[in-house]
Parts: sequence; structure tokens; C-alpha cells
Amino acid sequence: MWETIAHDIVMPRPKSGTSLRARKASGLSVCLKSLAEHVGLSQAAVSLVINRSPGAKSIPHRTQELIRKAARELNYRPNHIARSLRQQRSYTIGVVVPEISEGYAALVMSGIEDHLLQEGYFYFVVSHRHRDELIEEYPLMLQQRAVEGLIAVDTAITSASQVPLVAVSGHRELPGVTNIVLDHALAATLAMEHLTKLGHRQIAFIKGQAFSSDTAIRWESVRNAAQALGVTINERLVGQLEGESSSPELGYVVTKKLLASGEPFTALFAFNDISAIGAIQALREGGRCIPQDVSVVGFDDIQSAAFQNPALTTVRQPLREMGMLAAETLLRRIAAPPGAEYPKEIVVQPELICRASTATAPSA
Amino acid sequence: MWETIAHDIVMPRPKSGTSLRARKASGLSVCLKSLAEHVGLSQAAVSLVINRSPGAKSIPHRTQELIRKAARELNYRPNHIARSLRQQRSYTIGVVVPEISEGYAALVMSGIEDHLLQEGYFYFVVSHRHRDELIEEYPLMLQQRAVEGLIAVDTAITSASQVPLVAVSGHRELPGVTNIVLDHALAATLAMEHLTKLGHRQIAFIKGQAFSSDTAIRWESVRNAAQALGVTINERLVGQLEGESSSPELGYVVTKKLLASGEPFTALFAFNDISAIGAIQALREGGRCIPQDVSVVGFDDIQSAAFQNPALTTVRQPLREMGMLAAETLLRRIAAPPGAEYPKEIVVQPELICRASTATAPSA
DNA sequence: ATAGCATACTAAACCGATTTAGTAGCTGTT
DNA sequence: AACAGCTACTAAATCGGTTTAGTATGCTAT
Repeated sequence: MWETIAHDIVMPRPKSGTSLRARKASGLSVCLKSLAEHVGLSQAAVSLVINRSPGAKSIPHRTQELIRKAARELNYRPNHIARSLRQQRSYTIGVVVPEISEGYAALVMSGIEDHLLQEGYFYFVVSHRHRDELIEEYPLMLQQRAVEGLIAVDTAITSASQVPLVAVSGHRELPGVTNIVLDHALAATLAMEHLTKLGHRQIAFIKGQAFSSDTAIRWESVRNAAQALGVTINERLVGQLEGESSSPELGYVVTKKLLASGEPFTALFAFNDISAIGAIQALREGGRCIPQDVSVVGFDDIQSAAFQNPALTTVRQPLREMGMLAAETLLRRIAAPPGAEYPKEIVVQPELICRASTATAPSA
Repeated sequence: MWETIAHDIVMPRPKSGTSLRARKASGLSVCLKSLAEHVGLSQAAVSLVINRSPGAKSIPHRTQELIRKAARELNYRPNHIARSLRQQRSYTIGVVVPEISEGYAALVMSGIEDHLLQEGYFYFVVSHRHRDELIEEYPLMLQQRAVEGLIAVDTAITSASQVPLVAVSGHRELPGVTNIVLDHALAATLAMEHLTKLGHRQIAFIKGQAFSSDTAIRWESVRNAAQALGVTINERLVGQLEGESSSPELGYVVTKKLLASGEPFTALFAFNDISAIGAIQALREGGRCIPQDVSVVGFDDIQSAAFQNPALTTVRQPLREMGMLAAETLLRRIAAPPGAEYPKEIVVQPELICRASTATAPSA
């Protein structure tokens, strides 16, 4: 039916000057101009009243009510794009993550959203999947879309940004950037103390991928903690995640290698929960019981960590809180006058969550 | 320091007419006006060339190169907001989900993003956490921000939308909506056939929460499949998830109740993987071995399903593909002339993923 | 010589709001 | 009567682009 009609009738795009009836009929929302015509006042007057701006104080209550009533009835909603253009405020920020469908970023984003929407901000999300050209390009595209600020999650932004930038986890110090970082020294100490108290001395480690910005600092902290506790690290018991995927598969592969080395160990400290889960799988297949033969400690405390079997002992990063903190800090920076001071670094504290994947070291 | 200065110096907001030098110095990006002045041509000419629009065909190559060179050098990037306003195209869509930090929505979003960014679209995400007023309000706010379409994930949108709407999972039929739905009949049949072939007859079920839009249809399909296979459903073995959280805890609680009923069962079909994980925990605490005593089937195949212990047998929803399909369908609908035909429903096929949580029924 | 046409642009409207500067009409004061 | 000052508004500029209609110039064909 439409096919036949479509050739004959050319739908004219309704202009903003079109009558109210025409606009509503065509499914278009009401614009300021038509609303103003409808109440017989100027656009300026209507705008002032709708926004309750100080300029409206000379407009009598009766008129104000009239305008507001009409706005309600016609279901007027100011076009946010036009407003953004004029005010040079978009109330929008950009969030850059490596991958959305991953527990880590998802939790941080959930915290970000919490705070942002409360404050009337919306956000764009982009995921770069560790592709350098996207890490470079997305922040620019976001700025082109007039975001007022950026949050980078586990991503080292390369292009300098005109807008305030808050980085959650993993960013070198850069002018204009606020880093939200975990107290890695404490994190490492918590885990290592826990293991040594349980009697473990032969501990295997899984380092993060080279591209992950937390890898270096975390490993450094582990070495320091080990030294402080008098534990020597056997380099043959140190594996490293390889590959871009975020599946436990990576941890599984590394752990298989560790087992194949033949070097004995009674505990394993993984780079994150995901790899810990893969590690457990590999250890089981190697005939080890968790935690009787090998204790496993994860990192992050993603949602499924608590529901592994056995439930995973892990170093908790307060991811949701870090997201909220990032959003809060960013909005504060946006509101501040240009050139104002801003925090270069905000440190958050980890927490050791003891569950069932760690136990006393087997008496050799 | 700023406090004292702030009173004395008032930073003038640079206008667009400001000289190039001033704009660059103040950290502002170059606008069309200044670029045009810089090359000594009109804004119109520059715009035509930059956009490679047909109107530029009368402009000689030399001039075009000149313009493009200047644009590159000054790093000119057209303001997307201004462009959106004029063209009445925002190249933005809105995605409404119950909760970001959840495997289900995250996977769908990842598929959505894949297709959208490829096509030059960005998207806003909002999560309503099952609060009715937000489910009502967010779509309106998104439309105010001029999104060209909406994708609702596992959410029944209430307010009619002016823009095309594609719903992933769980939406009643509504004018203007394209539903992307799983073939629930097949899904139920796959799971039930699998269990009956393994010899299970006493099967427990966990239904979804009342608010989840998939609950009703899924349960209906299970009943049908059971009947077709000659399995009778014992109502005392039917539990229901309760509560808004998306943690395995909910499945744990229901399963505890099922066990407490004393009714014997050899298999359990959960509403989703998350609840299956909680169920396994509860079953273990009740002294049941999985899968020797009780087989457990999940639903969704979220990322961690494969890495549970035992690895979860589950009905896989192609979530990422559903997200891509949703984005693709939506963009197609946006491109179509208003009033054109559009698909009311797109059905995707589930797949049974057999892992280690199911086995032959114990011979009673 | 000039109509016709292509070339190489430009002026100005426009998108839908916000916001500044200004005006018309009235009251009250000196 | 003249002027200030208040009330109740409005006209017009503005944000930064896109797009349409039009113009000036030069060349060719009749």
C-alpha cells in the first residue's frame, strides 16, 4: 500500500514555522516558536519562563502560569541540541573503555552512570579493544561531539584533550589528567601477607598483559611486598597473560605452562579474577585440589568471584566506587574555572576478601 | 591562589569571530568561520569542500586542495552539534537497559556497539534498574537529546516513541516496535529433550522474576515442551526468582526452598545462568553432587558459564548477535522513508551448549 | 554583438533554542 | 510638564555549521 503512494506523494519536511496542528499531526514535537505563537507571546518570554531564569521576574504570575500550562498541554520539551549549541554546554561526557562486555569496565561504568545521571549528564561509551588507532581517534570524535569531559577506564589516552580527563586505573601522569588509582602497595601486601600467614613460601604469579596499564605497577608492588615478607620470587614460577581476549582461557594457558615447568608451588596469585578462574581450571586438570593443594588469590572481585567453586579469595578493587569517584571528580573539574587547580591523583584502598580458594599450605 | 585571582580577572569567552591565533592560544578548536577567513574564502565554499558534497564539483582541484590542507594543518573538526541541528540528524541512538554491570546487557551492548560505531553512530546508555518512572522518563529524555532511534534491552517501554524502537528480548507487541526474540519453543525443547534423554523425569524449575519480560513466554514454552515429551511438571518443584538484584544469591535462595520442600528431583532447569550458579551452590550445601545427583541447565550462556565448576550446560542465546541485529535493524529503519514497512518480529535461534553440569539421571 | 552556458564562487536563510539590549506604557514625583 | 523608574514584555544577535539561490566572470557559438 505504501509502495504505491510513496511515488506520488512527496512528504514535505515540516518547517518549524508550521502550524501547531500540522506539527502534532506529523508526529513532530512542539518547538519554542509554535508554542510562543500559540500563547501569543514572544519566544523570548516563553524561554525565560520555562527556564525560570532571573529575567522572568518581571513577568506576572498569571502569564507565567499560562505559559507553563500551555507547555504542559502541548508536551513541549526544549530541543537539547539547540540548547547545547547556544549555551556551549552539552551536559554530556565520554567514557572510553577497552571492552564493555567485561566485568571490570561494566562495574566502573555502573558507578559512573549512577553519579552522572543524577547530575543531569548523559554519556557516550566507546570501546577500543586495545586498538591503538581507536584509542587515538575516539577521544577526538567525542570532543567533536562536544563532550565536556572524558573518563578513560584502564586506558592510556594518547591524544591530549581540550577537556578535563579522569582516568580510572592505569595512566601515566599527564598534564590535565586526574588519575584514580588503587593503592597497589597495600593490595600486594594484603595478598602476600595472607598467603605467607597460611604458610605458603612457593608462590606462583600471573602477571598482566604488557598492554594493561596496571601490569607494571602491580608487579613492582608484589616484588616489594614479597621482599618485605622475606619471600623470594622464583622467576620460573612467574607467568604472563598473553592475548587480547578477556576470557579465563588466558589464565588457563599460562597456568598450564607453569605446571609444565615442573617447579613445585603451593599458591598462585593471579593478575585478576578472570585469569584466576582459568588457572583453577588448569590446576584441577593437573590433579591439584583447590585449596588443599594449591591456594589461589584473584584480583578485582568481579561479581562472579563470589560464586565460583570454590568461592574466590581476592583483592577487592572498589570498582563501582571508583566509577562514582571518577564521575564526581570530573564534574567538579568541569564546573571549576579554567586554569583552576585539580587533583593529579586520587588513591583508593583495596580490601582482601577471604573466601574459600585459599587455605593453609600443605605440610610438605 | 585561584580564589584571589578569580575576583580580579574575568576571562572573556572567546567568540567565534576571534582571530585564529587567539582561538588556538585559548585552547579552542578552530571553527569554520576562522578557517574560511584564513584561506580567504566563504564559509560556504569551505563547507562544501570539506563535506565533499556535490555542490563542490564546480570548485577547482587546486582550491579544494588548498582548503583541505589548511583544514588539516589547523586541525579543523566540524562541530557535531551545530551540524546535527542544521541537518536534523544526530547520528546518535539511545540504549535502555535494566543494569549495565550485568553479563546479559553487557553482551548485547557489545554487539550493538560493534555495528553502530562502524556506521558512524554513537549511543547513550541509560539503566533504569527496574524503576518504572525511569523506564517512562528516559526514553523521553533521550528523544529530547534528538536520538534517531532507541534500543530497549529486556525492557518494556511504556511511553510511545516518535522514533523507531527495536526491543531485544521481552516486549509486548506495540505499534512502531521491532521485537528481537528468541525462539523460546525451541529453547525449551532443546533443554527438556536433553534432560529427558539423560533419563530425568523429576525436574525442578526456577522461573524468572515477575518483572522480567521473558518470564511468561519462557515458562509457557517449558510447559509445552514438557507435555510434548510426556513429562509432568510437579508444581511443588517450581520456584520463582524474587528480588531485583542480578546476583546468584536469588537462585541460591529459591533452590534452598526447593530442597526444603523435600520433594525429590534429579535435574534443575534455571531461568538463567546467574541463578543456575546460585542453585549449584545451594545444591552442594545440601549435599548433592553436580552432575552425579542433580543435573543443572542454565540459560543465556554468559561468559562465565563456561568457567564454572562444573562448566555449565546451558541454552545459549546469541546475545552479541542479537545486539548487532538490533543495531542493524534500527539503522535500516532510520534510513527508511517515514511510514515504510518494518519487521514486527525477528526470531533468533538458541543453541544447547552441553558442558559438565548435566549427566545421566541417577538410577533410583 | 550577444545569448547561452559553465565555472567559481558568495550571501543569506536556516536549524531551535538562549540571552542581551531595548522599548512601550504606566505611575509617581518634583 | 517632564523625567525617572518600574513593569511587561519584544527584537535581534548568537551558537557553528549546512544548503539554497544567486551573482560575477569568462568563454563559446550564432
